[in-house]
Order: sequence, then structure tokens, then C-alpha cells
Amino acid sequence: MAMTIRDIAREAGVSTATVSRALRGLPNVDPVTREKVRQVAERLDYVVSPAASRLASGRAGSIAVITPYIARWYFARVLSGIEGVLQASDLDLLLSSIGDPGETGHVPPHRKLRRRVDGFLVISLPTETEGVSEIFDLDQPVVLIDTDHDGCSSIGIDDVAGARMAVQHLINLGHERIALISGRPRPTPFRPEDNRFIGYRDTMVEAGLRIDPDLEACGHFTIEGGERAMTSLLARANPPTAVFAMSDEMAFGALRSLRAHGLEPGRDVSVVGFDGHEMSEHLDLTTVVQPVEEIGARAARLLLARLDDPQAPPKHDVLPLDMVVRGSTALRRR
Amino acid sequence: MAMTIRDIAREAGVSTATVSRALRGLPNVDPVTREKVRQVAERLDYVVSPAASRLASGRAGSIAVITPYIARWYFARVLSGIEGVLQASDLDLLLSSIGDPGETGHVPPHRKLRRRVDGFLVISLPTETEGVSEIFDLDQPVVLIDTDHDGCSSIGIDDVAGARMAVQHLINLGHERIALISGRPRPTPFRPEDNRFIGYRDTMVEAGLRIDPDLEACGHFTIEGGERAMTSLLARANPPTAVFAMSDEMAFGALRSLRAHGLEPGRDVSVVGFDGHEMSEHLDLTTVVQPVEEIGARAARLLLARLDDPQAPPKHDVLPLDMVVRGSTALRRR
DNA sequence: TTGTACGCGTTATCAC
DNA sequence: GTGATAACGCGTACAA
Repeated sequence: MAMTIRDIAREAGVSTATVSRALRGLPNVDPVTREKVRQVAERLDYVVSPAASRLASGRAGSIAVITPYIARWYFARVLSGIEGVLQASDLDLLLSSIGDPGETGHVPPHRKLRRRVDGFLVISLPTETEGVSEIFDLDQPVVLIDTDHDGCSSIGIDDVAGARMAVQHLINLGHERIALISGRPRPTPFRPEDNRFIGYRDTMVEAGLRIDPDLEACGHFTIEGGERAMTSLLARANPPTAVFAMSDEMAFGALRSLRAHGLEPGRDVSVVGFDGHEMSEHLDLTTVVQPVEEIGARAARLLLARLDDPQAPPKHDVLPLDMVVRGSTALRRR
Repeated sequence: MAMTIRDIAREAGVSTATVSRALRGLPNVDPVTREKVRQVAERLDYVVSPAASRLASGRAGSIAVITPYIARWYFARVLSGIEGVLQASDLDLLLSSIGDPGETGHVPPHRKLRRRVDGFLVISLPTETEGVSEIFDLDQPVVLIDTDHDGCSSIGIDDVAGARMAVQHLINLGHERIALISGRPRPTPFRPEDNRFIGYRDTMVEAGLRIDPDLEACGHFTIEGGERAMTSLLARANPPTAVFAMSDEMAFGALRSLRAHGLEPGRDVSVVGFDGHEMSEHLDLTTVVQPVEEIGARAARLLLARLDDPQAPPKHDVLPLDMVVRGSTALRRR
């Protein structure tokens, strides 16, 4: 039933070696021979056996994408960007989600993936995550998204600068009590959270504003979390007039909380998000826009490049950010 | 460097055959021997070579998920559900997106995936889609989500019933001019769209209401599309007092359009969505809730079952729907 | 430019 | 319960 390389060789009147060379586009094959082999292969509907090919060549023919989540907005989009690039390559995309480090059901991917991929693409996960840290010892190419590590290519955005844009925007509007809706309690192993905090802190300090610990709340990067965070911020003795949320989804929750308290975003409390989520336009949310799919695409290309030439030095790409100002931010009312 | 089964055999003082049996948990192995082999393998950090194993066994050790989109809400969640189940199995998850049929860049997956997977999981794509239809000839197990096909297991929801719930709800509120925001122009090869239309139409007809072709607009399952659709519906000579959108994202767009026209959802025009998107709660949207992750999980289990026993008859699961009533729907004002 | 022949690391079929 | 050993299908030195 299934054709083998021998069937093609016999039918084309050449050796299996020639078939292999011809089909893979290797040099030193007579154009006529190559064409003939191609046609026979086509006619007999031949496809190489990946298992055999991989065993013989030593290449796994696939790369693994390791991500904490699949369904969350940011991760789904990055994944989409990756897939778009890999689609055109001849590598399989193995998907492996891992969940938050420390969570139950957290599966260390390095055991499942050992010997089965040619390289790794890791989204957002801290390098010291259990199951991720072991990957570096495999000495296979690894590309990191949103963080970096010795010897690995990496890609991301300038989170410090992004947070600065957001906070400076609020400062320019006259706000002084600017709250922060962060993700997890610090210290967190997630690089973007740390950096966005640094951007927030430094911009505040440089503007001569006080960092009030009372003006920070964790939103855990979910809508509900953002809502709870905003609600608790509003309950402070001296509530903020503006909020910088580390993600759009948390900002959405914040907007909702404001409305639930009879406050109007922009007019009563200014809110800036971070991501460029499609819904931000529809919720009239000012936000720092990052090129999410492009991050995934570039990451995939970095990995392909390293697969191509493992000796090449690691590259570190930083993608530009943008800010879209909408109705959720406005001049502070006096 | 990399350990082979022979290294383990030598070290454990047994044959490679015994190592293979012991490690795979096959019967007819002395418990003592098995334990010894296990320990040696553990100590030497041995992992089987998937390529060799696959070549020898004839099993590919992986399944392919074929989806039109990765980043869209519904698909990302289904994918997440699938991955959750496959994580625990020993199968790799190969991800392949395909885009809308007919679009440019549309890559037929059957060529890339031939001989490389043990089964397919197809999300939403019509069975006649180029690149999908060929899969059925591979006689490998296929599980279809949101559609079905001879000999394949399938899973989905009762879209007709879902649409009925939505429309009946609007009728109960006294609405008569109920518009429909559909996906693509009919006839569409996507089953859910057809069925949701049928549910809409039948419910209208049974209530003695007229189906006005002027009260249908396509929203292409995007927020922007939904917004445009609503806008065009509002421009009709005799605009609707209520709208059923085939997806939450289109409903979000519709809400936005209403607000842009100074209309308040619920009070002026009632809107029902379909999906149970998290944002629907925050936008106060009444919606038909489907168990999206569960759909993916069940689909994966159906495939695992078929892989386990290819002779078993195909199963067809239908998951229950729910409706959450919120502020976007209200009694028709007279 | 082409062909021969060996090796890749397992699994599976036998015997024992 | 265990051990030889023949596939599995392809890549690739090496020879021609």
C-alpha cells in the first residue's frame, strides 16, 4: 500500500540513493533524472516516511512550542504568528502547554520532548521554570520570547519603555496618584512584569511623584483579577485618579469596576492598558500596543535561522511599541 | 552521548528485547527484571528514540489538529481543551492551521501530514475543504468538531437549538422585527452557520413572524464585521428592535455600533450573542453559552478511543447549551 | 552523475 | 520469562 523509496527507485530505473538525492533537491543529480524521479514519485503518490528519514538523518523534523497557556489572548496570538512561519517550513509544530509554574498538573515538557524535536520556542516562561530550565542542558537551539538566557536567541519588547509611555501619558494629563494593576505579587519570575513595574516606578520617581504601595494591586492578568484590583484600589483611603494596568484584559476588568462604582473611565479615573487587544478599541481603552503576532513570527524565524546554522551567534530582537490614546484617559479634573 | 536501548541492555545484563518489554510495561517480564531495567534506564537518563520506535512499530505517535484559525477565541479555546487531554497521553500534538477555504496561502494539510500522524482532529472545517477532504481517504481515524462525516466520530453542539433559545428569548420579550447577524453569505459550507440560521428561521416562522431578508447582515465572525452589520441594519427603512448575532464577537461589534448611534443595548435594541465569551459578562451581553474547552477535550478523547480500538463504531457527541440573560436584552418598548 | 551497502534505534517474531 | 534477529524505510559514505 504505502510506497517506499525502493518502489520509486525500481519504477524510475535508478537507485534508492538517486531517488533520495533527487527528491531532496541535492546537487549532483542529472536534471533529466531528477525530473523523471519526481514524476514517478508524483504518479505513485509517494511521501517519505518521516520516521525512517528522521532515524537515518538524526533530525527530528519538528520544533516544540512551550507556552504557559494556549487560550489566553496573548499566547494564542503569538502561537498563531509562530505557526504562520513554520507552516512554510518543513518542520512540524509540536504544541505543549505547561500552566503556571507551581500549579498542579504542571507537566515538565523536557521529558516528553527529549529526542523528539530539533529546537524549542518558549513563550514567556521564566528560564528557571521546572521543566524549562532542563531544556538548556539539551544543547539544542532555544528561542525565548519575553525573556532571555545565555546562548539563546530571544525576542520581546521593551517593557520598561512601554510602561514608561503609559505612565508618562498619565503624568502629562496631570495625574499624580497613579495606581498600578500588576500581575502577580513581586518578586515574580516573569520578566515583563518586573520590567513594566520598573518603567512605572522610574517614571513616577523622575516626575517627583511618590510610589505609594497602597496604590498597587495584583490582577493576575485576568479580567476578573483586574476588576477586583480596581475595586480594592477604589476602597483606599486616598484612591487614585489614574491607573496603569499591565495588560488590556486587566484594564477591561478595571473599566468594569469603575462603571460598577458609578465612575466613568476617562472623566473620573483614567485607565491605560497594555497589549493592543482588539477589544480595547471597542471599550475605548488607551493602550500600549505590542505587535504580538509579529513577535511569534520573528521568534520562529530566529529559530529557523539557528537550525540552519547552529554556530551563528544568538540574536536578540526588540520590537517597537506604540500607544493608542482613547477615551479612557483624560486630563485630571481639579 | 545519547543512550540507546543496547546500552541499557548491556548495563542491565539483559537483551534489548527485554529492555523494550520492561520499559513499555508489556506482560511476561519478571518484576525483578523490570525494576532493574527501569533503574538502569533512569540512572543512565535513557529516553527511547521516537524515530526508531515509530519506524519499527509503524505508529506515528502523534495526532494532528487542523483548524482554520489559531488566535480566534473559539479556536484557541477548543485547542486548549484538546491539548489538555493529549498532554496526559503519549501522543504529540501537531498543530496545523489552514485559513479560510479559498483564501490565499491556504495550505492543504494532507500533504504535509501524510504518514506522520495516527489521527486527525478537525475543528469546524467543512469536510469538503480542500486539503481536508483528502484526509478521509487516508483511512486513519478522524474526529470532526462542529460537523460530521461518514465513519468519523464527531462532536459539537445543537446549533439549531441554540439559535432557537436565543430567538425565542427575544420573541418572549415581545420583539417581532428580529434581525440576524450571520457569518458568511449563504450557502456556506460551515455547518454551525447553517444550523443557527435554521434555528432562527424556524423559530420566527413558528411564532408567526416574517423572515425579512432585509433583516439579515453578514458579520464574518469578527468584531468589526459585527459592527458593520449592525450599522447597516440600523440604516434599513424599518430597522429591527432586536438582533441575534451568531457569535459573541459579532455581538460585541453590534453593541458598539448601537452605542455609536446613540442607542442603548437592551433599552433601545436587544442583542443576543452566541458563545459564552468571557467579555460578554463585562459587556452585559445576553448569550448562548457553549462549553468550548469541553468540546475540545471530548473530541480528543473520542480520537484516543478510536486509536485504541479502530474497530469501535464512531460516536457522535452533542454537548448541552446554556443561556445567560443579561442587560443587553429587555422587553420591547412600545 | 550514479549505485552499493551499511547504519540509524527500535519493535516484533520467533525460538528457547 | 528471556534472547536472537529480522524487519522498519531512509540517508549517506564510499566506490565506481
